[in-house]
Amino acid sequence: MVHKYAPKSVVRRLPVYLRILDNLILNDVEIISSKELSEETGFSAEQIRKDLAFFGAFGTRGSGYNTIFLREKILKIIGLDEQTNITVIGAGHLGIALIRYNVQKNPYVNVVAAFDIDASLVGQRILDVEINDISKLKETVKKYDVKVAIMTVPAEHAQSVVEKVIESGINVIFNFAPVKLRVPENIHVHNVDLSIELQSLIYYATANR
Amino acid sequence: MVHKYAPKSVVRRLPVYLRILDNLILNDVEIISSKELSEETGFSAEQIRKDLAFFGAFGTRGSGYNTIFLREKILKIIGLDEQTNITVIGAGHLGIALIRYNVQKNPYVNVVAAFDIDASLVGQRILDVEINDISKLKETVKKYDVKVAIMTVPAEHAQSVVEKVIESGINVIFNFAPVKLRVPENIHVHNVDLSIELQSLIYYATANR
DNA sequence: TCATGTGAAGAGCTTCACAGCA
DNA sequence: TGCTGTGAAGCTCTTCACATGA
Repeated sequence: MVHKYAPKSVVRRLPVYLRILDNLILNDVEIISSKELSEETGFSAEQIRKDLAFFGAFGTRGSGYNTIFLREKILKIIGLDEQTNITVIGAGHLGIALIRYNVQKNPYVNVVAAFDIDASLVGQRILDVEINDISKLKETVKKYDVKVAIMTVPAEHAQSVVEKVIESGINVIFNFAPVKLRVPENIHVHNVDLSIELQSLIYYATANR
Repeated sequence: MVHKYAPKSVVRRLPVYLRILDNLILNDVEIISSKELSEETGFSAEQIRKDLAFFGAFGTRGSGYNTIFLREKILKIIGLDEQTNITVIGAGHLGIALIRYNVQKNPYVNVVAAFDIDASLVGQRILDVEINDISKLKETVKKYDVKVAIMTVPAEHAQSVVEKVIESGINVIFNFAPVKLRVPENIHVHNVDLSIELQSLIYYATANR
């Protein structure tokens, strides 16, 4: 287990290629050039070639990339070649939205359960995903080998929840709570703070610059 | 109207400083050093000083930054010194979550209305925010001088919706639909694609590297 | 003395330009 | 010929190291 990751910027773009390849394959397209991928993604063709070349020579000079072959390669690289079990912690509107979206539209993950502390939610189901009490988290993580936790809990509970998540054995966390989580170095936290992103956008809405 | 923006990376961090300053001021803290801000944010102290120094010399050597003064400066820089009117297009679970969060927790924006094409939603209210038919968009944008649209519509409708949004006069868009929107150069689109982000995270969950 | 403000160095990522190969 | 793969150059952002000034 050597920790040499690909550049973050590359990793972020891989699933974009994947989505396009899925569509192309659905439409029986067998070959795609970096130029065409560029048009679909908005990334430059050189960048796409560099991204893919980082992992190996997947294309054919003069023609392009075989869609099915490239898709398989990207799936392997990301680790999506087998379904990944995930869980959603916090079953508010955002949590529900994420459960629904991932169950219905994201074929690569499997939402095994949701968790909340609100007793009135416990026992309810969102599209077959049961909401459990947070005390059951560790048990579920062990049972299903859950790899990723999506946290959509209020800011004031986020630190105590993340500690439970780590204690359960999960080490990749997708956090929507608007706080800086304090976690050990080996835990990978990806923060999305929607109101921060909205506020920074407003910078570009102001006229006088 | 000169288009010379601050570095994107800096703009993204400004609202983070703002949130911490809001908290400090609430607790009657008057002075904060870049070192302390570093501990709160996880950004390096040098980076914080560089970020702030880009816009001027806001600190006092030997002591730090005055919280109230710095907050005012950042508000002015981002353009949050006056409330910004925004709208949410697509009133599914994600749209509702964003309306609720921004109404209740984001003091800097004002959600003037939501829009959807689903007739069964039109007329309903989420915390006083009325859901209207999308045909009323332009009228609302003009009436309230709406600056930002949050789009949480299904992928297949996103391109036609964004065209209506632009037509209405909005030029800053926060897009959650998982597609590349084709827009004129002067339109600022910020994409957040939650399933792409989740998929790229799984790269870091895979053990063998 | 202590923390800011800032040139210079460094790291990371993107674009350029073209060699290499089907 | 046409598109991939890739060193080199360029750009952006971060970190370093220290001069500056309350």
